[in-house]
Amino acid sequence: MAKVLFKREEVIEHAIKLFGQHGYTGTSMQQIIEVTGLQAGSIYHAFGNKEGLYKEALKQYSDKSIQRITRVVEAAPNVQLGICSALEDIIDASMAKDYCSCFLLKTQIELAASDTSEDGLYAFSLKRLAQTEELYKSYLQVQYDSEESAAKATSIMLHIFGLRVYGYQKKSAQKMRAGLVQGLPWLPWSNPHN
Amino acid sequence: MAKVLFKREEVIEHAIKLFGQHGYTGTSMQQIIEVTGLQAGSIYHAFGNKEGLYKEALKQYSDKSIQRITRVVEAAPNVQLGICSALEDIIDASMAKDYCSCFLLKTQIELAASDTSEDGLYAFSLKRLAQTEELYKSYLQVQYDSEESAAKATSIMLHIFGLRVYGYQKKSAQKMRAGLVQGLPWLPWSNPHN
DNA sequence: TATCATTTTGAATGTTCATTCAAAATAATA
DNA sequence: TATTATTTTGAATGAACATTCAAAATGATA
Repeated sequence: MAKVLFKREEVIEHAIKLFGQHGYTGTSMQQIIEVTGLQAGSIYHAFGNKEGLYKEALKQYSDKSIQRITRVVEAAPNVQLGICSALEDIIDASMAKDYCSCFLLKTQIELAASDTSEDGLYAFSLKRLAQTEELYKSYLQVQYDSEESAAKATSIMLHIFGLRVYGYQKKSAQKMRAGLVQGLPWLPWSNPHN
Repeated sequence: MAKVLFKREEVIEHAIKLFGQHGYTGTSMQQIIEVTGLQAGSIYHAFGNKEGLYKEALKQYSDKSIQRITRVVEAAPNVQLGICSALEDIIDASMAKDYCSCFLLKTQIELAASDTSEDGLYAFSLKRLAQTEELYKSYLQVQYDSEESAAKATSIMLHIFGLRVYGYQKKSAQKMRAGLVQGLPWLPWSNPHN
């Protein structure tokens, strides 16, 4: 049997970048073909169709995204400092020249009205974002009771979504940091003047 | 000269609904033609092209949006209670069956990577959202100094963006209320048990 | 080497897209 | 009523879209 000539993960990374920048309807399969160097037939053979490719992109993005939070929080001296690092990570990401928010958030917003399938792209994004909140809640339960952990996790998610949108404003990093200190005063923010 | 047969504002309202639900690339001019009942030529005569129609939709939406905040805040006994009402208004909106976040926010997210024009749709959305923050800051300056007003206004915007995204989760109204009480404890939230 | 399941090629398909424009209809004005 | 500026009609245009498929290439296995 013929060998697969391309690296699946690399093709998906290209798809994440394109879909993440221009959205589902805003990205054409022609663009995918151009940046990956593959032929139309190869992509359809490997991923079925546009939706199939998008879904794999979504999976790969969200897996890495959740892994990243886990890594950052668990590398920190304690949970609270870890959460601060994870949030500062989001601010740092917003300073990139080609910043494009969060792929899951963008998918949710773009496809909410059209993709009503129970295991479609919208439902998948919603689920993964809910899992992220669960992850934060589980970290918080080391220190707080269940109810307070839930409220604080929701508050963190509101701030994450807020940062993901607010980040489009240029030179907003300092404002966002001040906003986090205002809205999440129970976290151990380091003084930027030290 | 021939009389204009359609009501411009109503056509734009249809455009706001369609563009707001499915986005710029996700909405076709054919859909606009179907819901408005106009002919292709009439729409192009009146609005130039798709972008022109979208821009008028954005203008009309953002005008009403800022008017609404003004009305709600100024109808309240004081600024802080008014801001609470404006935020609860956003939670209420998220409970609608066909909830589709905020048209300005969606435009910003969809077009950030492709529309780099200085007076394009993306730049316009960004500007109007910045104006909203300025509006909140101006209300807060009745009570707080300039620096604190700015930080609190940013915190409010982070929460607004957060709510606009979080609202896609079904049955999230109570969680969002708890999140606001957590993140904006300096506002006079009413006890829901009274 | 011959067989065969698999992958790759890339032109072709049919649909949908935004947009145009000559012609017809309209109504204010002369 | 005749003129004229404006609006409406709706079929036509060409580009871009996602997707298909028969044929060719590939390489593991017999």
